[in-house]
Amino acid sequence: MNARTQPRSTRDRPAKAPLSENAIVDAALGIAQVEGLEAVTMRRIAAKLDTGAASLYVYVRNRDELRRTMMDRVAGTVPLVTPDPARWREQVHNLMRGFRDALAVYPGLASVLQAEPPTTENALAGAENLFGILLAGGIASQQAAWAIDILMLIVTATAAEADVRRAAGHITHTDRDNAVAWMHDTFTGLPAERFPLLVEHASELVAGAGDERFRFAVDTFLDGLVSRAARA
Amino acid sequence: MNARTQPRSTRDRPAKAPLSENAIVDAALGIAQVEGLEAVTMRRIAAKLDTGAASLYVYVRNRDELRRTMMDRVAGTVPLVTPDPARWREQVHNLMRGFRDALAVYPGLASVLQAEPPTTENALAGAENLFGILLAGGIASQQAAWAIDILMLIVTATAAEADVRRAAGHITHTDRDNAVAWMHDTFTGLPAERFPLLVEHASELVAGAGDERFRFAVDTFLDGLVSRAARA
DNA sequence: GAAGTTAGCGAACAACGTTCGTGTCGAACA
DNA sequence: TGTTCGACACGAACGTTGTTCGCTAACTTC
Repeated sequence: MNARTQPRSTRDRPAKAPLSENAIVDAALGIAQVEGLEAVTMRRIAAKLDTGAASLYVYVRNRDELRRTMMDRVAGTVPLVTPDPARWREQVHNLMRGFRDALAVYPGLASVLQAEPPTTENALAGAENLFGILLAGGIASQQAAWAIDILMLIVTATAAEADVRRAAGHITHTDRDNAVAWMHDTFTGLPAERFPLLVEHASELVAGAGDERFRFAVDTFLDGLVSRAARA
Repeated sequence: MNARTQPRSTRDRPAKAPLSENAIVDAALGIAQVEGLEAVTMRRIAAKLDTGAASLYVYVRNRDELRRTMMDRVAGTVPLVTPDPARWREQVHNLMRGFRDALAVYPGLASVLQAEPPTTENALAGAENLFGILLAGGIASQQAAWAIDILMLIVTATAAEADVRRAAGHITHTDRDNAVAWMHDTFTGLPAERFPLLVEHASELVAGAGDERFRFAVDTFLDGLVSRAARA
């Protein structure tokens, strides 16, 4: 601790973990998990790594690429399955739920997927797996190819919507009931002469937890695929 | 043009249209139409109205509210229909296409819809109309209520995806073919041992124009609804 | 020990949304 | 007709954001 000239550079300190893309992505995901993707600024990441924002640009091209890398890391945690014709529908649901759960851990991350079609390793692996399951289910390849987009879209959008609900009230557990109650009031409070159906069916519009609505969306779409397969 | 003290205030100029929320929204939509929503900054709007950014805040609470207002204005241009049980499926398609076309005029605007569930006048009118058509089609009210979300989600996400394709190459007509060719090459260029299906079915993955894929998504989902209605 | 490559980082730049205080206009009032 | 007043407009500024530029300092290699 002698205080003379003392450059006291980075390297003096006790075994600070060296910077790397992985360390940066870790830090970014850590912040996203607790405070949401909005809080993940370059300066914030740098602060968590005890450095300056400029240092990050050695390992990361820019913010968008970092977000893509974060997304890919998360996509890699989704458990894949080997397609089984006997249980294909259940397998689709499991895979979709896997993506949904993974996205739910990092509020706001789903918006990265909304911004552009993912072409990263782990995301493609998920698509490949989904493709295989659909083919195992007897869906024609052209329909299956298109269905991938739609199903992924449902996951992403549902996750993003859940984020909004979380951010809107940013309280905890009972918050969900409040949000639902608030939306219900919004619908019932509408002028009945202009929005008769929305007013009358307000409770059905807000019915169902996120999981139930999600399952309905996937199931209905799969029913449509099967129905088309049977007709052709 | 005498140049003495000459305050030369705003009011001198030839009949400059007075500021108002409508004028602001018009200007904002004008910019969005040509340069995309990203280019719509408060300063840019102000410049177009020959004023300063600060002046806008008299008529608009903040940027997000302005975007919501823009969204609502656009939603108001979608032609609604009176539900007819005999033609309900066609009517759903027309309504959906109406929203899609409206969003396509303003690149990037779809992301506003993705950010949060719309509760504005015209958006609600669209939901009300869609609800009515589905009920006319014999869909159970609970299923119809949930279907509104999914169908709107398909429109929004499809429009957003189209925006990305436009922004990615930001060239004009033949650009679409290039983008498709590029994606096709991306899939065929993948390692075949890890992504066999994506490589093999590359042409099916990129097949179909936006319209065709959009119609497939809506049709398949409606088939699923009908199939469920028949089963119950 | 000297030279060369590279990581780290403070400072700065441009652009954003938003706010504050001041000025200036048109109109109402005496 | 002269004065006051309230609403509107706007320049300047603040606090953020992502990103870039050079300089410093360290490690590696002769």
